[in-house]
Amino acid sequence: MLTPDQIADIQGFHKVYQNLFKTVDAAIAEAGYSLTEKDVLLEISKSEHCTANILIGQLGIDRSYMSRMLKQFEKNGLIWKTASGADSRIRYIHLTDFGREEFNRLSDIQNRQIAHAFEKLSVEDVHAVCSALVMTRNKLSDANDVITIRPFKQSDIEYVISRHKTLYYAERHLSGTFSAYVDEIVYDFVERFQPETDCLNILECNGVPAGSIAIKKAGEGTAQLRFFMLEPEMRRRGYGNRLMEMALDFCRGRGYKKVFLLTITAQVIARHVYETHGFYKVSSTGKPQWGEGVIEECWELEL
Amino acid sequence: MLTPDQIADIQGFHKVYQNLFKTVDAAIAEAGYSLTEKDVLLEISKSEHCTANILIGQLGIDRSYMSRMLKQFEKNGLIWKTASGADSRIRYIHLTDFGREEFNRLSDIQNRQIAHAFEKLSVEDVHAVCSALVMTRNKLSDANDVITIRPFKQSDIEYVISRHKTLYYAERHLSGTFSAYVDEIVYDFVERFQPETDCLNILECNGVPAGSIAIKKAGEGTAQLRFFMLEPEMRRRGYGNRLMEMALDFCRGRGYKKVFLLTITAQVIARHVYETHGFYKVSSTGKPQWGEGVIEECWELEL
DNA sequence: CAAAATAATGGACGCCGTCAACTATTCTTT
DNA sequence: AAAGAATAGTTGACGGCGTCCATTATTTTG
Repeated sequence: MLTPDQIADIQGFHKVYQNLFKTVDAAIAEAGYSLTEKDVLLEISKSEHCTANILIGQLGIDRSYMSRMLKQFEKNGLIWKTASGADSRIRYIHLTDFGREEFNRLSDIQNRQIAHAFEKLSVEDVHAVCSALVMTRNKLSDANDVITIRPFKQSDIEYVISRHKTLYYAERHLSGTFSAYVDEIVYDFVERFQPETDCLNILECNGVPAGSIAIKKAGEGTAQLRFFMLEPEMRRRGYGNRLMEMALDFCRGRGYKKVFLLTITAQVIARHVYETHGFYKVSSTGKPQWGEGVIEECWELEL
Repeated sequence: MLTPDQIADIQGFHKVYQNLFKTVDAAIAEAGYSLTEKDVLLEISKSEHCTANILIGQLGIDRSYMSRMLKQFEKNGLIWKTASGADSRIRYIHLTDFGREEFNRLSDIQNRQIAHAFEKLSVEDVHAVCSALVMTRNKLSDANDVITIRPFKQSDIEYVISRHKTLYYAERHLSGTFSAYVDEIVYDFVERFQPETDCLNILECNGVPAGSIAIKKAGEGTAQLRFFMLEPEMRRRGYGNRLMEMALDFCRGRGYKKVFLLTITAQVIARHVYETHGFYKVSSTGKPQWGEGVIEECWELEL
């Protein structure tokens, strides 16, 4: 239970924090967008297979409001919609070049406002404050987030593909070749999926997909670990290990003797999870077709 | 300058924090008030001499909006207005009993929502998070708040009286006798104010009064330090010492040889400031008329 | 195949908050 | 002391964010 002093602490923080973000909000409004619109643009930009309904679920916005907002976005040339082959009720939403431009402009404005509030702090103070905020976020999230790991559904495929591409691309600046490769291997995986030998698990945070891991039979007694991915905000909180444990348990239950995985050198956090579970690097190969200086590594684990 | 990682940290925090307070906001709305209305009620409750204009300044709300809101409050029996003797344009605003009841109800709702978000955290985690938030608040405030210390104006008198009462009363549960005493000594001080021997300085944070200190001649070569007060959110940040320094500089400049002050035992933070500047306790007297167990202390400093 | 669920749209509406115009009073200036 | 500027507060008009309800088209379910 919180003491009155602690509640006062929190409210004191709340007051100055709200004040800080009031200026951010004002700057966004100045640029011609509401806060909600900015959030919607952010969500659209994150996914290649975004629908109105997904946005409604993730942001908690009214259906009709969303419909009107997207209509407006389309009219203003920020987004365009494509039909889904499978379900003709659904229209996928994509940012146009102009939409991405506008979104970047809004991000810049926001970042500049935040930076302004921090500009008088020393480097050490900035570091201390950021650490404090991350710590707070993690503790609050760990206490309140509802986390589930479940087998994949058809609708997860697009999530896995699009987030895999986006995260790898954004974080490691991989080339377009890599993008096509991801499409190929994921669709291939799903097509040839065998429940007895393969698995693809999705980690959900508060009902929203936030990570994945897969196991695929690669030969007699040998499995390949694939599609290991965590949303940035879920990292360093133990969820990577939980996904990995479940995947390795699956391997042991199916009688695999060896698991290997392919990754690229730059993935520092994932590397730590691999090491924790006993994987060791067996080889590395240059992959210039995926980007300059990209090196693919092969890691193995004897079960 | 902030690094991209640090901006991501802040935005990550922002997202979960906003989500947390979204539920608080929803609960307040459920109770029939908007966030702005809640803030206005809070400000009214804090001061005994609150005016529409003060609220506008402190909360950054539009004049007309405020006018309508207060009209509604009055109609609903939350507040009542009294005329100012000095300026007939001004109407002082006070909470009615019902208004205070409603305000307490809203505070309870808010506190319960906050407590709910923290309830799954361990005692240590709660402590760590609160400390982190206070630290963040202080660093951001120290970097961005505009602090000024200036001689008092006529309009400060009501601030000094009302905050003195409220803070002492709220924090130490002093009796009504104390309240009458404060009225008396402040009005007496102002009436007999002599610029050559006395001073009353106001500390302003972002243009809003947030503390006070006074010096009054008590005898040949002897000054009494009075009305030393800091808003809770301004404490432990060095402003008490700055006020004290200015007051003691004034004393030295005016040729005083000795300064004394009267305080009550419970004032822990102020005591620390006194000690830092070389005051020492010379006597203590029980003051049962101000409340059970209240002990007044006399501290002195030779200049 | 009928009934229920889902994706998306459109109409009506309420409330928060802003802008501009106006009154009454007080302060400033010469 | 009178005119002009500034301040406290009120009122009308209005726009945009967001909600509620009804409706259509499509898919899933029993």
